[in-house]
Amino acid sequence: MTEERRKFKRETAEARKAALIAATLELVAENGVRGATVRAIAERADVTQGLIRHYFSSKEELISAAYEHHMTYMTDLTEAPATQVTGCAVSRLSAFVVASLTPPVVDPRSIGLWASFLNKVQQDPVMRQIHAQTYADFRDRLEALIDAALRETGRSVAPPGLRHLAIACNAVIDGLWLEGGALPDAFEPGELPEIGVRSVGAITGLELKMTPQEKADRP
Amino acid sequence: MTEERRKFKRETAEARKAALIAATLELVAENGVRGATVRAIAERADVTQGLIRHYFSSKEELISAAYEHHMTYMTDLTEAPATQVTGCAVSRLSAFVVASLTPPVVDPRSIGLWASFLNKVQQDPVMRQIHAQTYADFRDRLEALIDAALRETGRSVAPPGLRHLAIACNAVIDGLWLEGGALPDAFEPGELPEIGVRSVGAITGLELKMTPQEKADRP
DNA sequence: ATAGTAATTATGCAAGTGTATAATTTGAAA
DNA sequence: TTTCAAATTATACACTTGCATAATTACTAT
Repeated sequence: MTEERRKFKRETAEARKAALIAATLELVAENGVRGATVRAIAERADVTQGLIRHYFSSKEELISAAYEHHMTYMTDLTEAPATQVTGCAVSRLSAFVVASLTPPVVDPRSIGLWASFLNKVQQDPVMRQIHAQTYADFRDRLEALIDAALRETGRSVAPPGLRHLAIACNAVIDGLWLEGGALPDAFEPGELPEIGVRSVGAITGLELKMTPQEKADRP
Repeated sequence: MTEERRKFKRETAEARKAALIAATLELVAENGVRGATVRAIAERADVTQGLIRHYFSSKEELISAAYEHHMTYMTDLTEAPATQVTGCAVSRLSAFVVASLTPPVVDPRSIGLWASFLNKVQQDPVMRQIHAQTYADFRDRLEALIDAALRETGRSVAPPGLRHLAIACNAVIDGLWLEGGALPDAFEPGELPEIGVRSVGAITGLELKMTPQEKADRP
């Protein structure tokens, strides 16, 4: 019997790129950037390896595209919930913290991706730029929320102090995010957001509370 | 002219293993676990690749040994300063926080190593065990220091609350450690320990201060 | 239906990978 | 000085890697 040539279906460039990026992110999270080989990516995207070259001029380019995609995805994930809250600034801040410490943001896969990309970030200037930008955006949003919440309660802080508050709150969130993702079994469900809200409250001197809705979402 | 065989000098097993582990850690920090190839490690240790097989039965074993070595090194680094402080419990806690947020603990290379090993930690049970143990040790020491400081100031907290305090403080430290290592230029020298001490103080309700000595150490 | 073009597959290659094994050299003991 | 086991180097091999290029196929326009 003769080896038959593989059947295939044509897809739009967008769909194929998206599929390749998704497969790339899965493998990077599992095995690191070097472990995400061209052949493995192609197999997971159900495609032969030659096609990758057709859409991305090199593996490097595919990795960069995947990284950028993931970063904007994470940004969107933490941005949306806080803007949907219509109430006071204090509860918007609280919602932001909770969203940042709840799946799918807190997730072993996300931490794996973060870790795998770090080497590239440390060495490639372009990647470092993306990383620094994303970090700054996140912290700026946090700082704005803290500022608004403080004003709302009649208090105010000078800019340098505000920056330190934002750095500190950002650090708690990052730290909890990290630990929650790296050691998923070390915490009860809902424990992380609760600790996060309480800590941000203590650092800023604000009386933060999780809404009943937020508590209910994590049984 | 004939290619001469390379000259060499015999070393003790300990010295050679140490050199190989050091070379391995350097390369893992730079290029990740997969990037630390047997040949590259041998070259950096100024040895030919066959020798690695002579001391470690596989690359896997060398990687594990390097990981364990690094983890105990980090533990020692954070453990020493707090025990040397003779004063009150509050200042021991403060010293612990400062040591954890100061070079060489805060260092791009350390963060690089942490990130590079994370994949292995997530997949290999043995590595995960080492990681969980190190994390638990660190947090337990932090918890003990917080407990002692609280008692000293006449306050006390029930165990569940104490655990949450330790998790939260640990998170700030981890977060600041991470950010300081990943974005070395984003912070002034001495800014990180200062924010750390202040945040841990706010979370625990303790009046922590950096000693003049500690401030002087980071100009 | 037909032709044509872009999407996709198939194949090949040089360099790099971990590991196994054979060949030498070193340093100390006799 | 000679001997000899252990330390070290050298070589080989099978397999994987990213990339290049040729061969086919599926869909669109005519």
